[in-house]
Amino acid sequence: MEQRDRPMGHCTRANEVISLVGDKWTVHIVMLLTQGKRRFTEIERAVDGISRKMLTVTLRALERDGFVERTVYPTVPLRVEYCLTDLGFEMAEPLRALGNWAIANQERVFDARRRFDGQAGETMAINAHKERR
Amino acid sequence: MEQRDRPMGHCTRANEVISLVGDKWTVHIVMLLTQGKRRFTEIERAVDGISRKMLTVTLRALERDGFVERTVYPTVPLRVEYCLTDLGFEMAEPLRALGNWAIANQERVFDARRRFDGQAGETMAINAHKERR
DNA sequence: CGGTATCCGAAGCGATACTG
DNA sequence: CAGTATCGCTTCGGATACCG
Repeated sequence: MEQRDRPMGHCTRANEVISLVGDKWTVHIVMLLTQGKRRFTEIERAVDGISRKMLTVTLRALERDGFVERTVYPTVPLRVEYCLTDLGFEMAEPLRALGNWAIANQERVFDARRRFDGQAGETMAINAHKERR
Repeated sequence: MEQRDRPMGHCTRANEVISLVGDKWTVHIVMLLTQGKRRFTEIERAVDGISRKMLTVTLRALERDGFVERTVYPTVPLRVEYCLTDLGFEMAEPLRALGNWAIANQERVFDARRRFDGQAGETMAINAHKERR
């Protein structure tokens, strides 16, 4: 809507793509599909905790952006397979790099988090709205 | 709250970190801070469209996770500077890689998106009745 | 200058029920 | 099997007003 033609326009675009992978399930699904094609129910079972609705929504978003290809086999019963496109595999690389970094450094992050939360209740009263997990 | 000890625990953790960078403003701010420390208002002006509230919230989250360090100079008027920590700079690398990929390939993504949206009502029998406006 | 507090609409997401 | 439709709760995020 309010797109000024600033030199950062491409950053806004980039952020859109990154926002996609920032949601709750996309990374899980993309990483699963790097291992090969999967059927709807296979993904549902592999990605623990995902609801049918969110699986559909997430897969549609990935399909729309060209990361995932959906193939329907009109057998009985129905059979639908999802696999990464070339674009999907390419994006999976930097995504995996970020994921690996996150896995490798989670302790440092959670240490910092505990430290921050620990001294938060003493001097200031800013928390109470950030206690999520 | 309900963290099951599944073998995918580390994926869940990784996803938490990735979720942080997936929000609307984090990437912009982190990338800005890779260029050096910035004052609150400097960030506000550099990251176009961000509200005061979201700037505060995002910076707090980054500080909590140990990516950003906040330094207060009790001068008059007040002066607060934000800079990346070592952890922040380390994370910025894979993050930049993902961002660069997104910038380099945005056209492919938006092409796919237009293609998907274009044929949404034509060939597929899935919708057929949902195109009501 | 650098925040915090509150209100509120929008979006995310799960639960449930129904369909081809 | 592989979805779609609807509901309702929760979180996100902008607008506004106030504070040390």
